[in-house]
Amino acid sequence: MGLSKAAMSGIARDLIALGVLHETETVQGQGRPSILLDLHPEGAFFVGISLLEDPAPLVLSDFNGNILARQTMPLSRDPGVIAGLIADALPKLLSGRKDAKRKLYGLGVALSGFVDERQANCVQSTLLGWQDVPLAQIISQKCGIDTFIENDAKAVAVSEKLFGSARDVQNFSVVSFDDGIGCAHFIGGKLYRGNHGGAGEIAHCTIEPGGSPCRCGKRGCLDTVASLKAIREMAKAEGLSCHSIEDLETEAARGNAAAVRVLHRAGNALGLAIAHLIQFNDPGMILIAHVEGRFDGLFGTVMRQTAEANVLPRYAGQTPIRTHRVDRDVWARGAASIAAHNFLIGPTPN
Amino acid sequence: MGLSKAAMSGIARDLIALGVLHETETVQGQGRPSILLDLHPEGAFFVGISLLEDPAPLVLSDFNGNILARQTMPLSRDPGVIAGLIADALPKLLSGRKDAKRKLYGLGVALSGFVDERQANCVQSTLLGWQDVPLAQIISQKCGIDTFIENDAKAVAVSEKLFGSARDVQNFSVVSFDDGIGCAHFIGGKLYRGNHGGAGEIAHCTIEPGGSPCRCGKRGCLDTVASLKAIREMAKAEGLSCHSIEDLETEAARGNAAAVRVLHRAGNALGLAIAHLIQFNDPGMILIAHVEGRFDGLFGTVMRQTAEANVLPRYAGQTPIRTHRVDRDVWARGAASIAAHNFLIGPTPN
DNA sequence: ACCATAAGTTCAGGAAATAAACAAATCAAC
DNA sequence: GTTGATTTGTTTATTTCCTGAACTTATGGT
Repeated sequence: MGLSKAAMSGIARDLIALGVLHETETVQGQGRPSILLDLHPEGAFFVGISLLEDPAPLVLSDFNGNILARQTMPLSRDPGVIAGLIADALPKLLSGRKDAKRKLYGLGVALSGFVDERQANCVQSTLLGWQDVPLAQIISQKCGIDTFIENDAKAVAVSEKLFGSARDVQNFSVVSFDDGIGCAHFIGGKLYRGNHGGAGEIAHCTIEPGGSPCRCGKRGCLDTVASLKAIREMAKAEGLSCHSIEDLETEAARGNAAAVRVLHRAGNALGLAIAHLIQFNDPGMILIAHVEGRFDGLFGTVMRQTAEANVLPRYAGQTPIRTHRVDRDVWARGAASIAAHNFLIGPTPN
Repeated sequence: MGLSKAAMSGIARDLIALGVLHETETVQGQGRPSILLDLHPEGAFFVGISLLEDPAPLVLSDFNGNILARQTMPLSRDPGVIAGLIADALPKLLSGRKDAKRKLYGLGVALSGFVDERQANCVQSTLLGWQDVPLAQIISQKCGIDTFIENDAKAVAVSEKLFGSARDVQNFSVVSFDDGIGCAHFIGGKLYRGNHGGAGEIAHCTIEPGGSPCRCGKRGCLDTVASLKAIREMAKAEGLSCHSIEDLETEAARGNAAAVRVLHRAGNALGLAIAHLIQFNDPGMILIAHVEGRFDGLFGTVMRQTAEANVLPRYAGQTPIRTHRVDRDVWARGAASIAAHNFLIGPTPN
């Protein structure tokens, strides 16, 4: 942070007194051992909500990203109704934790769509049918808590940066692999949202020119070949009875040519998109977060091979591609981390 | 900058006294008019050198990016020889400008290859046959001037941000279109170099899977289809006698099917790469800097159409794609701006 | 037991930002 | 014209906060 030893000493003392930091382990070396500091788990609490599924999950998260409680509420497309449902669900979520109630410093919402850079307004969401909805304001007025909203993939990226495996990586991209494909970039240690909030929308990059029509209006989007939904549909079109990647992998291992074809085509598309990501942005890590599916079979192998084969040979293998199976709570946890990030760092300047 | 009126007042006064800033025009409005400040052209001078051609151009630039003098020197692959040649060329370049000699605050070098984040070492350059060459140190020792080196496209991007049409754009990408294709990103107002210095290397993204072999070892790289060199070679392969884009455009306008084919293929490839750039990074502007060629004919039209057709329809037309014909001095001017940037902003922290 | 090494604290001195009052320059309205 | 509103830009006392240097603490090595 460019501060002297003395300044850090004072700031750390204050933050420990505030209950935000606490001393963890000591590290031995030459000389007096260092005492490591970390966020105090009970220093602050946040609520995260995912509007990606029905019923919508709500989680209570501590300052280390641990989930302390979990609730669900029905999904609605009406912002006012959503705010009311959240307000109703909060007491149950916080019940029995009076410190959490007192130190509840923020609320985050993850949704599919575009969000403005103030993380306050939903500019557009096809899934929710929204256009310029000031969701953060509506919720914070109803619930009396600082509220921030964010795109699903970007929320997961922030979560990985704050609490996950990307803590020490300055530049990385998260690919969220589910029914649809999302992506978000961290650049220079900060979330990069793009000039219109569209950075990372790799789902609709053209990966098979002239390929299958996409719901976006174009053809050959990555989403039409590599998403879970696309894989299911390709399997169906091939006349296969199985739907999930797991089943397809089993079939492929048995030598079913149609299953091999589907997994190859999907893995190839995703691998090419990741290769482009590496060539364009040279991230320090690519993290694929998937709720379902497997990346240790043919699909994953083809994906990795294609990714390696389509970057400058000099760079092949230089960018770690990690796959990370996550539970259904990623989105809600990601949402909570958006609130935590705003509490920690504050709103972005400019 | 997050500073109070009073603080700005004092800082501005000091900088004007130092000769770095000066008052330019006054702007009328309600109340007392504002006095705009700008860098004083004669507040600082920089030298820029391009190692991209033989003979290598050297320019003397003022603090507004204007070129005051120009020299050339033979190109060498030996860092020590280069340092010596620069030291020899400097007196001529500065002759007759004693203020420039006194206020020469930096020297920049543009080259084709990878540079580390301290802008001091050339990690690798195929063109120059280098591997981990501490060029900045070698030159600064010989010449006694603070020296910084940078990749060619990244240098042009910094130049556009400091002095060109991207002054007020926080997020943009520059595509340098020449014998080869280069690219660099500004993100959040800062040059983003990537984790290995490879951000923006779009030349070797696979744009025609299974296409022509590339000197990098892969196939179907953008460089094999859309660069000036590739266009010349495709024209030759089509049996056309003309080489330049200008001639091909003339032929295409006359109805020459082969010329149309070549321009279509190249424009399509560049357009698709730009579409990917928009989908992945959502920049506020894309600036194509070209020394030769034309973008107002078939080639440019196909490029723009393909770019528009391959981004999310919602975003089509939202990202300005500007083409900008530049003279041969861009690289040297860009190099000078790297030195200016380091004088203005200082080295990147972290 | 002693020294070297590094972590962490204390405190005086100083650099730099702020707030608030003030001065200056224009426009709009009467 | 004159007056008042409005906004820019400056001044100065005050406050905040950082640094440097000396000091204390805790460990490993010899």
